[in-house]
Amino acid sequence: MLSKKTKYAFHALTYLGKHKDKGAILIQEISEKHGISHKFLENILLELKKAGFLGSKKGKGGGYYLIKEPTEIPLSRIIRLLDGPIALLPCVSLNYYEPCDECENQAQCGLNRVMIKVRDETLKILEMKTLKDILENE
Amino acid sequence: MLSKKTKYAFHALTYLGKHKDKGAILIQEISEKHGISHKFLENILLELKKAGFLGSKKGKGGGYYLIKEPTEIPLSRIIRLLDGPIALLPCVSLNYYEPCDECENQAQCGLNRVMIKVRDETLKILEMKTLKDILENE
DNA sequence: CATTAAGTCTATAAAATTTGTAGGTTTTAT
DNA sequence: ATAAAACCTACAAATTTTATAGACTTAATG
Repeated sequence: MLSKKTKYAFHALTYLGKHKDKGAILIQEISEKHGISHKFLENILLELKKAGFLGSKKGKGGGYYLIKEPTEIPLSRIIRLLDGPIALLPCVSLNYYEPCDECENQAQCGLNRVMIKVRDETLKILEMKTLKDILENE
Repeated sequence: MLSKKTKYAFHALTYLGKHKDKGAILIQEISEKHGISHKFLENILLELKKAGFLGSKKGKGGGYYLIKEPTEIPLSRIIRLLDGPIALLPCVSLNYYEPCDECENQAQCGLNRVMIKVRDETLKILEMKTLKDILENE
């Protein structure tokens, strides 16, 4: 399941995408519209900024805005940023790989192969679908 | 990510599948071979029993054993039993459906449709693959 | 029929993770 | 100079996951 953090991130991105023409948008505006705690959202937007999706302007009249085209923001990147691995097992994760501590031998772990399949099919979708698709569906 | 509970369940099922001919097998034997806390595994095996995958025998000489064919134990059922929903959003879960509290309107939630796709592709694999496939891979 | 070895059950504790908060700092428009 | 906004770090609260405790039931066996 996606964490609240990730869901909030999508809400914020969607909101910013919808109001792209309006320049910098206040954290407060987003947090109020979506019933998200201001401070919590602050952290999330900051992460999205550091990851290169958002720009910001400080001081009076400041706020956040998209600096990437919605088509250039695949869902997979947002999920990975806020939630971590997409794979169901660490030993199968592309971005957060770790050997499973339970299995002594990964090559002959029965789950491994199946979970690679699941990962690949999931990524096919989450890497192809972008913020643009979400915006269009709304 | 799958929880430890689910991973332990798969290890136990695999072990029981491998030693199907040996009759009832002690919790302790499984917990030792896989480095799982005895008591923790106990709870897991009990759940698997209540769900109809395992049988057990009490008292001296007792233990657990598979009562379903490995081909009749899809991975999806084990994951759902121990971990809960497979879907990435509650509003898209087949077995644990709940409306998302963040979205007022699910029909026009942009994520909804994508996550239905992810769910379906994931389930295609996890419902088709069974304990048998895991046993064969080991 | 007493003993011992096993699973059953319920409750609780510990650890880890996620979610949320506090409060000061920096930047900028006016 | 002031006020409004993002930035940053640390911490606190809540929730979930993982693990433990201990009493109860059942069955085999000498």
